[in-house]
Amino acid sequence: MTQERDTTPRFRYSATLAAEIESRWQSQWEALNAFRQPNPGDPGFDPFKPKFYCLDMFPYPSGAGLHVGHPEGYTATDIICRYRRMNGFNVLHPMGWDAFGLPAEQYAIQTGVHPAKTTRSAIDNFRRQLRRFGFSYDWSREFGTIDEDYYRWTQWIFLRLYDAWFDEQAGKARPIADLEALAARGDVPTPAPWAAMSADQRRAFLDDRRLAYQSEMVVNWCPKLGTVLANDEVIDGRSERGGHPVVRKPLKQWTFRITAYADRLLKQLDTLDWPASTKAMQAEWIGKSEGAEIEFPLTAAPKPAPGSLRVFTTRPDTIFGATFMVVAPEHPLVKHALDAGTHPRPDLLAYLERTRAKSDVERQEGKDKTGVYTGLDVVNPATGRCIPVWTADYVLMGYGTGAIMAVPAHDQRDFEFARAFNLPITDVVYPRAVLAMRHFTKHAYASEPVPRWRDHFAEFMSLVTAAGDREADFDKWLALALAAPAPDEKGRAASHAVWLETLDDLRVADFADLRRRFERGEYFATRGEAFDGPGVGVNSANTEISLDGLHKPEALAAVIAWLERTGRGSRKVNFRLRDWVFSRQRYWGEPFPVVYDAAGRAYPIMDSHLPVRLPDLADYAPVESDDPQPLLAKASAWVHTTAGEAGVDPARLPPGTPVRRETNTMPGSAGSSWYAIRYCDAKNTERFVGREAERYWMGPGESGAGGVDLYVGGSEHAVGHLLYARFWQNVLFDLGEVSTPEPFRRLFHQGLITSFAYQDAGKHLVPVDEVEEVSEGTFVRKGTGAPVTQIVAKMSKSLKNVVNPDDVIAEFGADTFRLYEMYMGPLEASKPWNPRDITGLHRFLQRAWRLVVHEETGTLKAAPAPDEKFERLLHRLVAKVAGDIDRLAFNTAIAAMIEFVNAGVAADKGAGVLSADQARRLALVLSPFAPHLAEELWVKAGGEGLAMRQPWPTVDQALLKDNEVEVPVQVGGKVRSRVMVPAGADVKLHETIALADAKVRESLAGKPVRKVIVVPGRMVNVVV
RNA sequence: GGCCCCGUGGCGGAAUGGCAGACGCAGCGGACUUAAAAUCCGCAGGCCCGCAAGGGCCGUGUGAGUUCAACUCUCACCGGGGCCA
Repeated sequence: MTQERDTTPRFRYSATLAAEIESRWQSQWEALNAFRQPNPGDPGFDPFKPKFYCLDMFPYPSGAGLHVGHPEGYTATDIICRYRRMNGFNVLHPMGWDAFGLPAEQYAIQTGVHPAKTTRSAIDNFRRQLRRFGFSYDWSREFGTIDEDYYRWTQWIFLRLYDAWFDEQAGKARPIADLEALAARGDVPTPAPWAAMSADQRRAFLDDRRLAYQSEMVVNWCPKLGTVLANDEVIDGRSERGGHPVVRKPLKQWTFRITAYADRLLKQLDTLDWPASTKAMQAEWIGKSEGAEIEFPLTAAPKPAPGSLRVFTTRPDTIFGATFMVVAPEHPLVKHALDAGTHPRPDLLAYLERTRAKSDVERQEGKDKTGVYTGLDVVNPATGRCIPVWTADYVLMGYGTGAIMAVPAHDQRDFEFARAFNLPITDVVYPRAVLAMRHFTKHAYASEPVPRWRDHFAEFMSLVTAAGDREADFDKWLALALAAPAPDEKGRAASHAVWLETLDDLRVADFADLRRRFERGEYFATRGEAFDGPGVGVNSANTEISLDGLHKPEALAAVIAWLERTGRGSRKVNFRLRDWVFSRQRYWGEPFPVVYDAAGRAYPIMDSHLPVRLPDLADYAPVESDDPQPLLAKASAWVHTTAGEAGVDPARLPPGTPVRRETNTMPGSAGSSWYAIRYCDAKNTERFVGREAERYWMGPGESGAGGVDLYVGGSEHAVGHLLYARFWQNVLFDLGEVSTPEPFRRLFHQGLITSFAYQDAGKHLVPVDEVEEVSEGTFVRKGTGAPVTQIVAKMSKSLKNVVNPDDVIAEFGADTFRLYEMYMGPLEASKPWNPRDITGLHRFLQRAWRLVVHEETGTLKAAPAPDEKFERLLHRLVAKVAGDIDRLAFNTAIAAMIEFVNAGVAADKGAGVLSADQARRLALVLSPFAPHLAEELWVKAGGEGLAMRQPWPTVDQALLKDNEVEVPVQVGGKVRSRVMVPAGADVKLHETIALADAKVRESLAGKPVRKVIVVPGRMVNVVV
């Protein structure tokens, strides 16, 4: 380093020079407001350009600063945006901060520093780092979710949801006032005539239908930590941190009726240009299932309980096989059973106690089936039999009705439960092969079976399974099988043997045993496994209905028709999606714009009094308590106020009325659910977004549909954020506040940047700084010399394999960093960070620089006239890079640039090979990728203005083609020669030239040519 | 267990069904240097034949299939990852 000055040319592109160039251009861009994108109506706005809204998922500004994963997606979108600007688009490319969140609050608890202070300094650091990359964000639109100007509107949107209900008939949200009017007119059913209802009854009616409503939800409350924990923070009934006991307690929480939108959120997925895997995940999460709700009458209903047990099932066609019922431990019927029991039920009580400590996840995972008989029975309406009601924790209250009809023969979990508690298992559906077996046992022998029954059986099964789909032919095959000679004389021995093995697997003792299994409907019980596939109904008939012989679709239709006809049940669509619990018992989130009167009635704050600001706290330590208490409850002066002070509409409550503020806060997903909308008009003080700006930026883009044109971020948000944001957007669309129902038209997930890590022989991870490479691909632990293996893992502090972008930029410059991340591989792939590779991209920029600039003088090195060969190469490069950017293939675009520059450098005798004009166009091609270097080259080559503002170079199609192309010639599928063919030659000419080639003739060695396949310009294949 | 994605040199990766391994890293050889670093030029999938020029065979996780032609399409299996159970 110290002698560098002596030997290195003064103007070599080094980290030092890159730093100088980069900071100079960053200042220029800032001074010229180069990234500013005016809105419609603003001075400088060009209404004749098409729009392109390109959004990055905004980051949570952590104290640790930017991670190398962040700039991956950000560089990709920056390239696209810069490229689009050069192609004449108005480009909206904003950045901001997802700034409410737990880490700042945790830090506040430990240190007493206000989370706002911590967060602001983290934001400043993030902004500094992002600017250092040269990303072309329109910083005039920047905001954080913690900004009063922003969360004021987050609260406003909450109030819109509070003020709305979902009209099933119209399939959309409407103002709650409409519902009130309908109810008053008697146009919607109400529990009593509206006029006869009290104010509180009316309020309850409306509150129950709002999109934002209060519900009692069971939470994991840790009294010692004074906080509510997420399911994954609870392990074996204790807190993950500290191991304190956790109890499950009901807590009143604000909840969004996202379930009302389940069907729309599912259907509209079809209209989105999203990765198929993400759509699949959302569809699965929404979990639409069609089936029926069925009432099972209780034989003796304990008094306050209803007279029947309602279940939801997707397989009503198996109702004849329902041999018992299972209800969730939280099901109201369990309580009734306890109250009504004549005997004390310590077993039941103990079971409920044990279940309470378990999370839903643990309950579902439980390998051993547990459960208790409730003492109650119901009648199966199909069979008329009395069947017992059990309670077991594998049934969850949150799904369906919290109760199931157990069909052990056709559901594996029910099967295992039946096995564990010795409950009956009855077959009601057979697939074709089993149906054939049953046919054999019924019809093979009139009296006694013959000794050769096993061979007959195997022969019959072979014939049936080899034949088509018709059960009607069973008799024919049976006759054939019984008449068949000994099977070893025939050619069917293989499949015959399989069926003999099947009999052994089933442990069938003799023919009578097999027949008995089918007579009793115990085939699956004895096979040891449930069958949940489609098949044909059996053992499913009563005096009113028969499903026997029906295939699944017909059986479903028939049984539902029967249930509806007899009033025993009805068709029902069920969703797995749950309503969205929106309350958090934290400090660092948006306060709810809601207060309560002494009776606990909720009142919204008027829009004019927003935002409701967070109070300061003396300290942020949670309070130990057995009662779930949000942290905000500590601010008692803030909590206790008056209706007038808080901003409740005086028409609803007199201003002097004492009220209590809501002490829960909103979750992190509140702010991120609508930030894409706010960027359109981030500084609007009148409205959450200006209508014209919203219509322009969120309006139809290239795809013809509305929404963000390209949204890039990690796939970890596949269901959470991406589903919530869609829900808010749909509601706002229904209420006429925005112009499009979907926020993100096209979505792309960048891959994870991983890092190499090392494992010792015992598979324990070894920190990176304790490993050295002794020879190529061989790694050992420093000091001990013990061999370790290289693996790929997530970057983490504990592995000491985290890379700080600041360090990389200091060593190579931002342009090199950008190129490296884009060159690592396909954007969507997860790929390991390999510091060794960075130098390759730095060397590329060095060569690009040297191709245009004298390293000794720093002045332009240009050929006096353009070289025709390089003109062609340049046109090809421009076309290739444009195509690759369009398909987000930045790695191959960069490879093409490297090839061009390598060719140029190789041809350079020191005086330059590109003309000034060619050098300028090279700078423009580079500019989306390495914008700082590109600006510098542009100016050196005599360009005026900013490179980033120039139009993308045009491509002359004629220059993309050569006069002659080399075409490989295959003989028998193997490449034997290459021939030169004039461009645009036809098939015949290809063939003639190929067959005339000496090497081809030699390979043919006189063999006759059967056929010649020609792909013009690509390939000739001579078939022999 | 179900569904989805991925397996290509020592490494990251490239290849509308049409020349597998572009491009980069590491490696090897050379230039420059007192020397090294940096930089530059060249070689480079494996095996075999040949002093060489050159040539042959094998090769995209494994096995089958479709095709004149398969990294690419189909099926089965093995291995890795993700989501849901």
